[in-house]
Amino acid sequence: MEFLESLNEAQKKAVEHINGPAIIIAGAGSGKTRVLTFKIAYLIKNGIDPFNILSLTFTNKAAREMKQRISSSVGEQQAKSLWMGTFHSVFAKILRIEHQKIGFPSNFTIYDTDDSKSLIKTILKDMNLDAKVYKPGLVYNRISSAKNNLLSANDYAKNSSIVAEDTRSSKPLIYEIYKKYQSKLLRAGAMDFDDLLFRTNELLRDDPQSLHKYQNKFKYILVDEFQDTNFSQFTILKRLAALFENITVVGDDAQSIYAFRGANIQNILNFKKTYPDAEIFRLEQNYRSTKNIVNAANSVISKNKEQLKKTVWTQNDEGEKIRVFRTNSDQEEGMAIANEIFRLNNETHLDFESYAILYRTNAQSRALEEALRKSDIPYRIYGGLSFYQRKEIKDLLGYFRVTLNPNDEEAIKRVINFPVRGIGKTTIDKMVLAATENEVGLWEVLTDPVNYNVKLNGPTISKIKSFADLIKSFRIVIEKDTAYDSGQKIAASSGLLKEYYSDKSAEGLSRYENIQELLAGLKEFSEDQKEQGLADKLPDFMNEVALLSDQDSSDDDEKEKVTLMTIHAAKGLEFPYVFVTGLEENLFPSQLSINSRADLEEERRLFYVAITRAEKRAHISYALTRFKWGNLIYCEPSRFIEDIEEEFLDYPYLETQTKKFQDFTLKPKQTLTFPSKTNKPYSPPRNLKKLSNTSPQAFEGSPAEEIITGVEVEHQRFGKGKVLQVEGQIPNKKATVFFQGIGQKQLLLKFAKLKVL
DNA sequence: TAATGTAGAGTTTTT
DNA sequence: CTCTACATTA
Repeated sequence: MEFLESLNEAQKKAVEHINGPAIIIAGAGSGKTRVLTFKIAYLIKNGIDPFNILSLTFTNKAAREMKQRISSSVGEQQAKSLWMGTFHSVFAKILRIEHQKIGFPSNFTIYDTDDSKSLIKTILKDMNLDAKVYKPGLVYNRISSAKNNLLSANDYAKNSSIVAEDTRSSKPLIYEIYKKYQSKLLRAGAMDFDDLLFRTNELLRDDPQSLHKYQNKFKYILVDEFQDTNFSQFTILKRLAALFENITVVGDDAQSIYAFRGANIQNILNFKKTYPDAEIFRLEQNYRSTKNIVNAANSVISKNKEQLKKTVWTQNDEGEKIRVFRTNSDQEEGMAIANEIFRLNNETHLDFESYAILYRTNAQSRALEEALRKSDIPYRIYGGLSFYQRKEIKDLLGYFRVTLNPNDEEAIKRVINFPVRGIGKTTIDKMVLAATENEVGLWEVLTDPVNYNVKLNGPTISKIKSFADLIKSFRIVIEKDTAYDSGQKIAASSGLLKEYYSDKSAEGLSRYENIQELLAGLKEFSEDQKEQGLADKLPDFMNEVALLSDQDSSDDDEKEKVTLMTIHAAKGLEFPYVFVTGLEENLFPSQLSINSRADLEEERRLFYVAITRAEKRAHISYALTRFKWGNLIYCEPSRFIEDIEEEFLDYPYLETQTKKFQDFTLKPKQTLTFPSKTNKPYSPPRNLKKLSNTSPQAFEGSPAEEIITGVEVEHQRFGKGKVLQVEGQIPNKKATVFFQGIGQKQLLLKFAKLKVL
């Protein structure tokens, strides 16, 4: 087939394998995603019904991109019936279909981590346990890891090593919390993320009918990022693939960096043991990076014991050596990088999006940001609080959740008194207690507090009643209206819109905008569904939204900016120039990892991932001192620097290059130093727009009065455009604007910032 | 019930 | 240092 011509031999062989188990070990930058998409296209072109193909990825984004590519190769019609998604989204879908078999409503709520922790707190209170001993986060992790290993609460209580561990840390009651947690979830009609996989396992284990149904449906299974799967996920795969064994997994053991959340590197290391007939394909040619980068990365990873045999190589240029920067402090580290980016930028004229600054912990971003700001280099930080974790978003989704599933206790607690309705903490506590004692859901008590002997005064009872009536009225709304209309109505009638609209602080403003953004997303959803002839009701939206994350939203307005992110967040990405920062003992590798060989190997893989993000040149830096929680601490260079063979390193600012680490107290002058803040070491860039990126006020819109028909305007996301039409009065003035290359947009001027040019 | 003050904790993160 | 969560006060 001619479409395979663009592949190399190894890639081609991997694509052409059809039947039986296979493992594709894909080195960094070896065209893994390409192989996977080609392979699916190849299967389809060989007459395999896309309806019988299941493809699992780690993010929704990856799934969407892959589906798009396949659809352009085999046609949209064919691609449509493919099942492609994350483990969680695919199996949530199946659980909704089979909900009766597992005793859940089809509209079950998916609790996120915050919901789960809050539920655990409630349980702790119930059991009179000290939240300082039984830290909710820790308890959650214990339960989560049990579930990832398919241990039920009873299994947990019976497992001697777990019991021993909990006894040792004097938290013997975790199994009891686990038990209560599960029964509360069941009563709330909710599952946490791990339950989606756990219950799928139960379904496939206990219901032969479902097992056969899905075994026969998914005759071909493909899994991306297999090195990051956990036991629970692999067990699902084994069950589904048991009949045909047409399972292809793709991954790179050297890039397994999620053990801390349950990923089991043994899944990939021992794949051959599970499937002795598995064919092994190795993708070893790197198309991304220079020889120096590839070889330096190889020298790092070779220090790990546990790994699959492979040799990553490249035909690319030799390139430059990895530059090592040593600075006196974390601030100077930032300055050194900002300086280097500025210098490089003058030299190469590349966009700022060609640069990435990576770090081990989010806390490091501050000093780096500061330096970039001082140098007028635009940047964008990834990570931090995600869109769906924002309070205002959770508030609105909370109303949606209660409307769909009145048993969703966490959602009720979130919205019952926000906006304030005079239903206070004590009242809620009383009702929660009554619900627990009577073994009913909170909603039951809420709708009939007197019947459950909750002692409340008259006004409070009527306040509660009007809240319940509000929710009931929403139920009628979502029956009749489209997802978007329902969302609008709920946002308005709940009082949320008004609440955030009347908050004129910068924070309140951005909250209001976020709510509008969610509603805009809802509108987009409604339109898409209509276009595809699919159901367009609020529940359909909610089924998708619980498993979405920020990374799923495309941010096309973020070009021209340097990227700052954790190394974890950078996995799968590539940049021409990469700066890996904070190469210091106890930071990278992290302090918590240095006592265990396995943890240390994971940190080393993380370092490997960091270096292999670079296409043209990688930089690593370390500081001799660093502020940690307000205290100055002295740092030692990371052992990982020594893991790179000397021949691949360059110390542009050190006089002595033969010896790596002198005692820094002896030769402080060899480190990079920078003039004081007032005295910049270079003239500021002239043609750079002054962008202070992260601040919400960065883009100033013109007052609504100035937006009139015919004027040229600029929008932060859509760029330049012309106002075609204006309707309505301030504050509800609406403009129709034509943006070059984008098309017409209708914008409400109270949220869309338009600048008159 | 709402607002204000204080103690304590603070890898990595998608679902 | 900085944010969050809880407790105390008005």
